[in-house]
Formats: sequence, C-alpha cells, structure tokens
Amino acid sequence: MLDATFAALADPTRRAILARLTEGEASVTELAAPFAMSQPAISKHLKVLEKAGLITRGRDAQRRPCRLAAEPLREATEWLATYRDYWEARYRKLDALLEGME
Amino acid sequence: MLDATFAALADPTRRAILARLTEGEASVTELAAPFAMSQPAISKHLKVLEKAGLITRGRDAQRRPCRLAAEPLREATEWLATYRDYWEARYRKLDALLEGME
DNA sequence: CTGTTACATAACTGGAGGGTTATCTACCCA
DNA sequence: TGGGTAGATAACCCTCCAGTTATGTAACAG
Repeated sequence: MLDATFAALADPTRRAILARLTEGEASVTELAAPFAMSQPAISKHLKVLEKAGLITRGRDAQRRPCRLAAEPLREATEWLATYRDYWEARYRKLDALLEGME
Repeated sequence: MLDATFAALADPTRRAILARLTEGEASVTELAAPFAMSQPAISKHLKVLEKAGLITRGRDAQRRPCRLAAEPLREATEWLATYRDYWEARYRKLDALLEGME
C-alpha cells in the first residue's frame, strides 16, 4: 500500500488536489478548474488517488464528489516517523557545532 | 523536491535500502546483497535516491559508501503533517461512535 | 604489469505514467 | 423525446522507469 500512496503523492497535481480537498468535498469539474489540463487528465489523477485509497467518491446526480480519505497518509507518516531520529540527531549536531563557533 | 522524494519512496527496494542505512553506512555490494537483483539495478536505485537527496556517497578506495541523508524525509513528513488533523478527526469521530454503541 | 574487487555506464526491452482528442454514458430538465 | 451537463472511457502519443546483459573504469594486491 505504501507503494501506491507514495507514487500518488509524487505528482504535484495530485498533491494540489488533496490540498484542495482539505477544504471540503468537491466535484471533478471543481477540482479540474485550477489546472491548465483537460478533464480526462484530472479523471486519471482521481483514479490514481482512489486506487491508492486517498480519496473516496460519492454520487450526487451527475456529479461524483470526491472526499479526502486520510488513512494512507497516516500510514505514510508512520513509516516516515521511523527516520525522525535521524534528522533530529543531525540538527542536534549542527546546533552543537554552531554553539562551538561562538 | 517533494516530487523526487515521494517518487523515490514509492519503490519497496529503495525503502528497504533506506531502512538498511539507518543501521549505518554501507557499500553498494552490501546494500545489494539482500535483493534478488543485479548490481546495476541497485546502482540505479542508488542514483535515484542520491538525486532525491536521500543519500550521500563517499569514497573509500574502490568502495562508495552510502549514508542516509534524512532532510528530504523531514520535508515529506512536514508536508504530510498538514493532513494529520484529518485522520485524527476521523478517529475521534470513530471513538465517539463506538462509545455511543456501548 | 597483472589480476581482482567494487562499482559505473551503455544499450536494450517491456511496461507504466501523464498527457492529448474524440467519443460514450448517465443524469437532469423542458 | 430531445438537449445539455458531468464525468468516464478509448485510443493513441511520448517519456520515464525498472530490470537485464555486457562492458568499462578505478583502485588495491601480488
């Protein structure tokens, strides 16, 4: 699952879509509006996000509203948390170095 | 930069390499050992990780030791942190629901 | 100088990604 | 029934990616 999650997050259009969805659910046309890109292109991005479990889709007449589904983001964050010690250690070293220079 | 970071993390081999590097620096051959994959394949993965800034490489005679460079991981975590509220809110709702069922 | 170890590079292949245009489907409305 | 709107699907581009084998290169060991 991490594969699909990280792959989905690797595209700036898709990250922007997720960011937009934090403001609430949105239709495909609404999501497409900010981008200089055809509607089918956006539909493809949405399919990628859906397969990765990052969004869920509803039905409202012809509209297919998208909602954020943050669980995979939680998993990704959890994976990354393993490495937190590393950059924290690095910053502690840097701090110590800077302190020594004064 | 997030593009390259997430793209690099989307591959399980590369994530395993990063995990290995948390135990300390390692040569290409050492990193390649656990995988049923040719050495050039590993070299390619390392190049991807290096371009994403996730590892740095040294020189020790013929060996090219790799070290973890966690800064991009920190950036990625930071980006993901924006969404933390969403899954936390969802879990709070779930908790409330479960409580109501008792 | 020779050989060996450690790694990089080149050239190729199959398949996936991101984009396009054109078309199809589903639903609402008059 | 017909038309318009929201969105999905198809077919096709080109590029990048992940792997392969074969070969090249840099540094040590005798």
